[in-house]
Amino acid sequence: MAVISNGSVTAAAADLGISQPAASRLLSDLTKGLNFQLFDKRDGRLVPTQETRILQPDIERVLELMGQISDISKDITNRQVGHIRMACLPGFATSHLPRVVADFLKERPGVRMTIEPDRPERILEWMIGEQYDFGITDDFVGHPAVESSDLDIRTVCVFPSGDPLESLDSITPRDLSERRFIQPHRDSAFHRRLSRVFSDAQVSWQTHIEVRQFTAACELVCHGAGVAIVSEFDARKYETLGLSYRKFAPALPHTLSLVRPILKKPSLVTLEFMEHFRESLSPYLLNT
Amino acid sequence: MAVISNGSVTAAAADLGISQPAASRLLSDLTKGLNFQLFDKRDGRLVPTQETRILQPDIERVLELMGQISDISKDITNRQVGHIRMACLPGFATSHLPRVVADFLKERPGVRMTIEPDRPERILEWMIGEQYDFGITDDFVGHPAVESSDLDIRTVCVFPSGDPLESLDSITPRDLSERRFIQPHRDSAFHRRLSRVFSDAQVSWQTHIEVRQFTAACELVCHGAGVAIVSEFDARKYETLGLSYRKFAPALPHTLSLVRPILKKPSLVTLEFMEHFRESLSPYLLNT
DNA sequence: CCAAACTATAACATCATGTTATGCGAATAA
DNA sequence: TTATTCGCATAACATGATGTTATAGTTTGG
Repeated sequence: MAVISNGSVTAAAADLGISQPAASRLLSDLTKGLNFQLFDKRDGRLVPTQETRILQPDIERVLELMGQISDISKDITNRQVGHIRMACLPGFATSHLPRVVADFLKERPGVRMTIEPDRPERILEWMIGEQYDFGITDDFVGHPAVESSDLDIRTVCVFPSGDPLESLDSITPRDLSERRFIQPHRDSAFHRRLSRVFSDAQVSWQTHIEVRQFTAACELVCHGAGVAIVSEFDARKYETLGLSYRKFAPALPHTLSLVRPILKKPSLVTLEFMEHFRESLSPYLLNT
Repeated sequence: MAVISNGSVTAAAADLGISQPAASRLLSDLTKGLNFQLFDKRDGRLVPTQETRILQPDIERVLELMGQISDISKDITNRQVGHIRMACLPGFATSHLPRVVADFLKERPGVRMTIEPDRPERILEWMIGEQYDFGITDDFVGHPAVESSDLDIRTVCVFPSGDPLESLDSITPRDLSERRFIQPHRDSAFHRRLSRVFSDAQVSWQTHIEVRQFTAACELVCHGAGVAIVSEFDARKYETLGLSYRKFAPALPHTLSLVRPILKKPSLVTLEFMEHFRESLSPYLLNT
């Protein structure tokens, strides 16, 4: 093809970055293997035979495809292609994740992503079954087939704007003793931790409403149903919607777990996205 | 691809007909060049990574196309593909050639053929201009850019069936002295040769009708317009249509020329077809 | 006829790719 | 647990493909 497009062996050799004799012999070797002439000599130059012209379009296609393959593999090393299948808690799918994902995909036109929100137990199953590349869950207790890394998210106390609590710098269980309290779900680890904190402070909390999600809690607080302890980034989202928040003391983490199947090797993009996601949460991490 | 489809390096090596270490190192060399893993080890076996799966369809396509190329080049050496552009006298295009071509193409599904019938001068132009691969013409006088080989076709005397001439074994000019004679065109070499024969025999021939083509002459003879000297294979075609023919003495050749551009290298199929065509005429050749 | 351009060949260097021999780790059976 | 088997990786080496430089033969154009 180089000889055809460059018009001579000498030019082809230059184009290919090899010496003229090298090109010359490559050509003669190829001809030997084919049992028919590839070029005719004509006025000292080489012109493709009819046979060669028959093969030409197919060969061009192969070269083009090989170029494509080379491009794709470059994209792979640049983490520009791939498919990430992730599972997450329903809260994430609607609040924090979309921005992170959009941000990540903006620079990576070839990367596809599947996001499946569900309950933690289901997420765990998916990890064990290797149906997903990674997941975001909480209350993760460990499993031999799952690799996990925890993130301690800062939590704050949220209350309606204008509430007297606003005058405080940080809020303690004692400050909430008379308040209607919107609690996390009783099965959750966060519930247990919170109740421990209250009992340590010898403050009894009124069982009032139990919700699974921080966003639901925020909504309820918005509507004056009481106060709640939620993750800081949920709280921040509701700041413009009539909520205020203050630091809660003692600092109480809400522990998220980034999980992935331990045996399944993560793709390069997946690793990169996990790192990207972790960083997106760094402003909200509890610095122990 | 061999590793993927065979499930293991060992099996792939066997499939490729190389040793296992060779396959093993081919794989590691390829990986080195790509900067990302192609396979993961899993229970001692190799499973393709997500990255590899992305490349897989393109690679399959390349391999398939390369197989095609190999097939085509095999077809080329077997003279199974190609394009023959030929020019011929109008008489051939309708009478002898179709069968020869059909016969030739029957065994060669990939070969295409273009047949262009025209006058000899035009055919000559096409040869010089290298627009056709070869041509069949007559009255060819030679040209530096054209290579030619002559074929002397046997000619016979045709007359309507039942004519007294049928009793003769061979016909001489003298036998035709009183006959209306359908002559070849006065510009043709055959005309000159024929008139020479008649004058040598001191037989004057009546100028009656002049035609360019043997088939036209045969048609005229059919309709009782006279007798004619035509090529044997034209005569034979009219045997069932009311004509008889006998040897003409002295044996007079009708000289056809197979011509082709001298500089343009003929394709393998073209050479083969020319040979095929020559053979198709061998039963009609004048054995000097 | 000479100079320039192009191709082919020779002689040699180097690297990719093949070989055999062997070791290592994981799965399997005793 | 231990021995065995299986699959892969590595070492050491052979060889052919592919590169190099040097050089000679052809053809073209002035």
